[in-house]
Amino acid sequence: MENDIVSGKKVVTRFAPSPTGYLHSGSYRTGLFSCIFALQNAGKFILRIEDTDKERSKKEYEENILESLEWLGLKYDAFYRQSERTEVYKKYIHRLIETGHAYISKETPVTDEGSHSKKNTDATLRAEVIRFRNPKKKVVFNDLIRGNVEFDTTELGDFVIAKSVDEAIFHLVVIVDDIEMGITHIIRGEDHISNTPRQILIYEALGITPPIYAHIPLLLGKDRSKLSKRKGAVPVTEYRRRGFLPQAVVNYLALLGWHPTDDREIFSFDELVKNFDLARVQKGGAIFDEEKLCWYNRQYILKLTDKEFLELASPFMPEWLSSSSDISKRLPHVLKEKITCFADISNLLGVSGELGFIKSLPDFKSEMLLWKKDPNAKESKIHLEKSLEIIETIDEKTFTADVTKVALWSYAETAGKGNVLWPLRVALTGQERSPDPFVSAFLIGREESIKRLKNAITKLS
RNA sequence: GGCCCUAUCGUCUAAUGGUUAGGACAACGGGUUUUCAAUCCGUUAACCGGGGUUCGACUCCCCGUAGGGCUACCA
Repeated sequence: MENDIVSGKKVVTRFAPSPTGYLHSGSYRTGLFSCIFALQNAGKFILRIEDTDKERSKKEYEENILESLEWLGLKYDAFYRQSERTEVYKKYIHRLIETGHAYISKETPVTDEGSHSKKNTDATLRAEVIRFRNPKKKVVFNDLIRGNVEFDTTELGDFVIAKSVDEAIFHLVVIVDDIEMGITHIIRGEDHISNTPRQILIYEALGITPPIYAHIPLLLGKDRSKLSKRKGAVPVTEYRRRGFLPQAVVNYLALLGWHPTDDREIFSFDELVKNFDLARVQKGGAIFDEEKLCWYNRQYILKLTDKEFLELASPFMPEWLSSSSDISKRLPHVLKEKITCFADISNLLGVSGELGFIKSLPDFKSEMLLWKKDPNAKESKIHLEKSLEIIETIDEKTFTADVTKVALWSYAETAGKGNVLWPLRVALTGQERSPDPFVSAFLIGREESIKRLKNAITKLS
């Protein structure tokens, strides 16, 4: 790679997904590495939609790819769609036929060992195709991540490169595009490693030096098999829907398979561009671990200011914004520590959620008001009455969690924190799990707090 | 089956011939706390096996084993 940079040849990388399914993390990460590499070398990054398979390609999937890249901040310098480039491929098909490197074949390919007997009988029934005349030799290429990889292409036989003189397939179109687009570094998934020798063969037939290859290890599912669209890998956009932060997803994925020289784990996109090193990319596949993704997301959520948080969270709590904007301003602080992703908010604020008490007080039994199931209901009642008395002295305008805490604290300390604060919590929230009573009171407001306290006192009478 | 790739805690990984094999997630325990969470501190946990090479191997070589990928007129 250094030679190219030294010789002044501009680095050009590409991401070439096929729109045959939603974009998943594994594909995205390959694109991410590709893009970062281009950025590091002041090069160009190209997005190429490989939609030559008309049967399986769908517009919906292409749109999903575009949405994913935009959400996760991958910017490309050029965009191509293979379905719009058939004329270019035709030129190459003809060129290969004219130079004797490819031929029109109606028959089964000539293989040294007639190993594919079943397929052969099928093939004879099919229409004519274009086959590459395989020189059957050893091919060696130097992979940036794996070093020298050697293949014997003999057993590949005369493989198909086009369905007809008009319709090229994968092995050819990839090469044609990579040549035409001036790709210098092909950074792609390891699943393509065994496609590489036959592609190199075509480069040689064309008299063109192949680009530099870097085969990224695969992202694996829990069962250790490759993440694939067919097996229902989670689309990247699903994480958007669930309210993950793009920077968390990017950060996590970049560190799956790559690691800096030190123990640092948090990287922004720009910092990745500064620190990433293709040569340090892992050789083995990595299991996608959603728990660690969640941890990353929490790290980034905790960094958000209340304002930023509210902005990002608002799509997940629309009804709270329209009704009382006051409450929505009080919520961020509480929500931030409780959620992993924004989608958790609706559960938290829902009727049976931890913050469900804000909208309406759940029905609860009077025994719940007693701290540590203390049978002495009288005391709890006295504490509640005293708490009510104190809260009533606080002015509406200064009714915040801090002020309430200060007002109640000394009493709580002398009477026993549990004795005072537990009944207060339950009275205000009707729940055993909730934010602390001061925050809870703040969330529902002075008036409602007083109302609920009175209600609880009646319950104990 | 054939070809190719890979191999350190459960997971992601550090280590490039000499370390008490380090970090993070998870798990577990504890501090803090009125509950839960958050946070802080700590604990458990790994070099796939066998041969070499070497004064010395997680590190280099070979052989196994295991996992994965490819094996289409898909990409």
